[in-house]
Amino acid sequence: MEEGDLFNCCFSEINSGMTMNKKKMKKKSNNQKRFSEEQIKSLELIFESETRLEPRKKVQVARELGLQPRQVAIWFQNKRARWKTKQLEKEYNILRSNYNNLASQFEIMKKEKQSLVTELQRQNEEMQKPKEEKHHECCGDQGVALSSSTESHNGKSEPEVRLNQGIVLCDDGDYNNNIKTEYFGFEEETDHELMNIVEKADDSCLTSSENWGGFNSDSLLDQSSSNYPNWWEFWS
DNA sequence: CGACGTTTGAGACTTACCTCA
DNA sequence: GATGAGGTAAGTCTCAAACGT
Repeated sequence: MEEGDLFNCCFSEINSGMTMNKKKMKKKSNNQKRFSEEQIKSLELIFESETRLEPRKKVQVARELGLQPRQVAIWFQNKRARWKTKQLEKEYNILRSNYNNLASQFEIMKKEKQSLVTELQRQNEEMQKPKEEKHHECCGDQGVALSSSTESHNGKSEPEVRLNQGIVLCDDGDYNNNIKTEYFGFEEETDHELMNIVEKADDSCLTSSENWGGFNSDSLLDQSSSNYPNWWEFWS
């Protein structure tokens, strides 16, 4: 019989003595509390294939390792509990790295979106220019030099508006459209449609970083405003 | 290098709950 | 349906070993 076995015999006797004072029992068991390497190795091996033991198997394992069935049962209980904790830790780490990846992707997309919005606004302003010019034509705004009616190229008398930029607009719908078509490559209706799109986009969440995606991303990702440097630390 | 305090890992226990005969 | 035995998960206690000072 090996040293460990000898211990286990004594230990088992001590443990099985339910009437024995708890403190006394623990004090006696201090001599060699831990299972031998061999015993642990065998238990680990069994645990790998089955995390629960049938009562019969438990008795068999206990006999083979020179332990009490109760010791084997407790070992498996503890093993399951601690294994579960480790698994949770692993899952938590996976989730955390996934979250980090998503957060960085989100930041990239946010920047991309911002540059797109800026570009959209720039384009929008470009679009507004001809409109403003049209407005000047109607209202005789400052900076617009009005000349008297002139003979047009087709001989008709037309009101002529000479802009500071040197672009000449006439109060002739067709002519106006022609100019627009010439300068911008689309007709009034197309123009209107595009402006609608731009205006809609301007009103929508696209221009508001707070509303983008229907939720306030900043509140989720702006960790500086939180009491916890990282949200997951809430659980730690 | 030994003494001492702290941390960690593991065996055992307690309690509450569930299943089954 | 009530009951007791047996099992489990979760939480806790305890202590040896490892580690840092």
